[in-house]
Amino acid sequence: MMNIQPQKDANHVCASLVPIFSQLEPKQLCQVSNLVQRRSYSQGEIIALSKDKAEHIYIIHKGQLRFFHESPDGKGQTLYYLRQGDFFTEPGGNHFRKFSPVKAVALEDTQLCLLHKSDLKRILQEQPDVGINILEAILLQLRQIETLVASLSLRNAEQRLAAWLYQRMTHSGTPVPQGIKITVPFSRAEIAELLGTTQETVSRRLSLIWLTSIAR
Amino acid sequence: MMNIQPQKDANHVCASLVPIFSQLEPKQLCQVSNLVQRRSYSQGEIIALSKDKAEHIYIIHKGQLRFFHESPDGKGQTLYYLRQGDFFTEPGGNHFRKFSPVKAVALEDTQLCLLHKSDLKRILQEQPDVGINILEAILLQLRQIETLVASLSLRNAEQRLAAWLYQRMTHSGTPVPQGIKITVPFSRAEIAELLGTTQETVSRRLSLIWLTSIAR
DNA sequence: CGAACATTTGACGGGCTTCAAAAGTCGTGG
DNA sequence: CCACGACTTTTGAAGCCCGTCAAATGTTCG
Repeated sequence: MMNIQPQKDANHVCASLVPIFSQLEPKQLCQVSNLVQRRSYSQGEIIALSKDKAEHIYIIHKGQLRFFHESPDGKGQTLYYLRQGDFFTEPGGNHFRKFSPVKAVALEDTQLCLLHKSDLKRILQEQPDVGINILEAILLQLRQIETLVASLSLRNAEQRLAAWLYQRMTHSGTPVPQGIKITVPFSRAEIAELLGTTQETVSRRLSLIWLTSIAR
Repeated sequence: MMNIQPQKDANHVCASLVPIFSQLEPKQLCQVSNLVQRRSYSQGEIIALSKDKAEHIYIIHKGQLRFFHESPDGKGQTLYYLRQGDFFTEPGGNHFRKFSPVKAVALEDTQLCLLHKSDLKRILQEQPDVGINILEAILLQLRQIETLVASLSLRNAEQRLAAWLYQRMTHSGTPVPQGIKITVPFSRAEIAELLGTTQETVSRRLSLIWLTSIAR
């Protein structure tokens, strides 16, 4: 808001943060940046993915979003957390009608860049690598959520919790003398909504895992 | 096997069946067709999605596949059924290691067309619409599987079954040029593996739904 | 018919949710 | 520094949905 730097510089930073545009040259990044709209959301704000948004790709320039489903009685199921540099979009046409509504909530103050799909098409023409990048990124999301399906269906709460801890250990654990340290920036309730269970069950199963592991 | 028609004609049919190539002109379709490899699978054959396949896009030229996860004790969870004209692929790099293995089984004798991602990149350059088509198609898969996650987590068996029946009722058969009828086999066991439950539960809940509905 | 398979129905047990209360954690202000 | 309230976490108890095992009934096809 206070930033009155030249438009081009600020925009340049925006697109360069985004992995899917990593193959673009500075000049191209600049072109992209001039195409995007910006939107800001404050912490806690709900971003309903709806009809008018199907025409854009949404890139997270700053902040963090949690995507989730909600049941009529208020229980939530987290699908993913997306951060700076990640992107998301909706299927075009009227396909969105087929599916139950996904919601997103801003966990911090968040800025999104909106790129119209018709503009994306032009970028694809100049730099097909961008298309491959987008494809690969969505495929990762797809595999991740497929794994969640299998997990919910084929494993009990303790197995899901153990698998989740293990995954966090391997991907973001730091080795310490006692073993491997994982910092879990999630409350019991948040873990529960990731794993499709309740806070009480997470608490109980976690205490069992304490017993069989060496240190907490 | 008996078909000894000129290569180009047969290939032409192949690519033209595929929605993601719908914007290509006949000449381009022909070019695409010359790039693809073919593979055949007989009914019941397992197509393990693995490392060496990450470099291709797989297009179903003929037949039907069921994608699923399997637990150590043999219970299965169906992710989707894919048919003629659908496509699938694996994330490149070493990302596949992060996820539990998805398997696919051929429900009929099936032919796949393999298109290398580097070739796809060239096609994208000439016809960026193809990129958009692929994006849209995967987004639909993503939303579909997200809905399954929510369903497994937030609904009980009866609600999942009812929702599935309703969905089949509203847009059951998708009419295809050739008049391919959806003969996806739906025994109680298969419904169970779609909805993440058991045959017995499907049978029981179904009989309850009979009572409250008008006719079977 | 009879065998192989699919579906229904019964009975039981266990994991999980739900409701509820106790114990722990944290920040604020007297 | 401690007390207090708000919140999170733990623990308890009860009940139910659903998975499992098993047997009976229905269906299909040679």
